[in-house]
Amino acid sequence: MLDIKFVRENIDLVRKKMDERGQNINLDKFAELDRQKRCTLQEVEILRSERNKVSREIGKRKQNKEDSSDLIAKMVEVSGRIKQLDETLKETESNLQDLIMIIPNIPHKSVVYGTGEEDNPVVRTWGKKPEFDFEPAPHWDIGETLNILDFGRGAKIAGARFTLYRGAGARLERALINFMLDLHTSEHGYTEVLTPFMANSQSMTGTGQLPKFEEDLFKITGTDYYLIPTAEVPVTNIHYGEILDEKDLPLYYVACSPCFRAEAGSYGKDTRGLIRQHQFNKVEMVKFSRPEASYDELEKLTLDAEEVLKRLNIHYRTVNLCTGDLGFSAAKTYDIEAWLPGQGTYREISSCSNFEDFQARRAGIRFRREESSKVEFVHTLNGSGLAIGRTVVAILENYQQKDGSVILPEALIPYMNGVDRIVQNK
RNA sequence: GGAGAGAUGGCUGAGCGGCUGAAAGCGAUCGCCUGCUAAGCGAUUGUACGCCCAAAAAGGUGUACCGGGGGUUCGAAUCCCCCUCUCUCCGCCA
Repeated sequence: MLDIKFVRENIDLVRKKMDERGQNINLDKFAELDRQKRCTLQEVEILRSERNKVSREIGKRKQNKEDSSDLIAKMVEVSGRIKQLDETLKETESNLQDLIMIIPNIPHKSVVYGTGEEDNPVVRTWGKKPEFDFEPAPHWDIGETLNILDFGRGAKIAGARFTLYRGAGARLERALINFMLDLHTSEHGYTEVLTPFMANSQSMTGTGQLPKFEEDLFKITGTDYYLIPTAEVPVTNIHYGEILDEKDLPLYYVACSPCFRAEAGSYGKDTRGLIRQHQFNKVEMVKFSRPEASYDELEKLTLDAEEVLKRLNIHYRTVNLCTGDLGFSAAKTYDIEAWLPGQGTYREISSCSNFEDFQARRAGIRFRREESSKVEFVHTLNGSGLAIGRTVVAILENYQQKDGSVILPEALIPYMNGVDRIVQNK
């Protein structure tokens, strides 16, 4: 969430930024609730102060065996009034909270104005499109022909948007996970963590999934648990409510987890293949940084993610999400889009974001400066490194051969037990 | 699932319903002392929000916070109820 004080003092700027995002936020209501809250707060605090003072006096009198029934009678009244005001205050605060929690982050100044993904400027591209002397197939055809992806059986077991991987397909998924985790831990300095795959509502609120996006989540009935939509949730909340030492920053974590997404409102979109699933694996990198370093960290994080595609020799481009395409909690996001020849398009395979202090404020993640001893919110960042299912898609489509087989990128062969090509194997 | 014990500041750990934001110790910071280190002495040592002052910082002042929520009371860390988590024993279990 945004700093309430900041919103109060920069309400016109915030309004402008929300417009750029295409968000309609009732900031007049915010101003009114905020004013109301502080007004009531002052009133109730004056009464409390009086009560504290008089109560002490009553205590003294009692010690001296003096009568204090007059004071007590007066305080009964004051306490009643306090209780009344407390209720008003709670109501106002809760309304204010509801509002501030659904205000998205303010885009960074390097984020350009735009209304949708077609406005995202391309920052760089790497590699080039592979050439084929045949019509490249989409991965769902390749996967089914090779008998490594079974969409029908996935649907039978669970439903639409679930897939059964088989044989070399399952092995490829596992190889990619290990390859990526090894790269990030041994070469990029991340600490590997394995988290719970469910998280409570507090954690979901901390990273921004709740309260606004509950319909995108799977909730476990009868509990406060949600299936995580990304490892960002458990990993960022590792430090929920903590005050970190400046000397420990930046912290780098990497985790692989399944991700569960309800995909509400995406009916009819990407219905074929692995692109949009209710469950997929993803290697996620998360950083906790000093504020002044977070944008350098974002650049490094993005390059860490890009390195995976370089090693796999897959052509990609990196785009800087415009104001209209930016996610709720992010101040700036780079999407990495891999080239998918079977579909003749670039598709997002990683999303790397700086949330600045937006999540840290919600989750109470702060740090203490060495010299000043002041506590400040950290900046949190995260990025996919990469989405595993979509990487499988990229490999199948980019490395497909005329005979229907798929050769494997060199970097993966050690992780595939020496296998360098996937051939049909019924 | 059954029985019991517990949750207090950076940590350890006290705390008869009023003078406790919280003893004591440790740690940390600053100062003194010392050729250096250690020891010793002194001081300081939470967070959030509001208000005052102010360009800002600093400062002043008030309120809240002793796992979370509710209640009793003029007054709650302290009494009562509910919840969460941790630990011990029993049962079950990958």
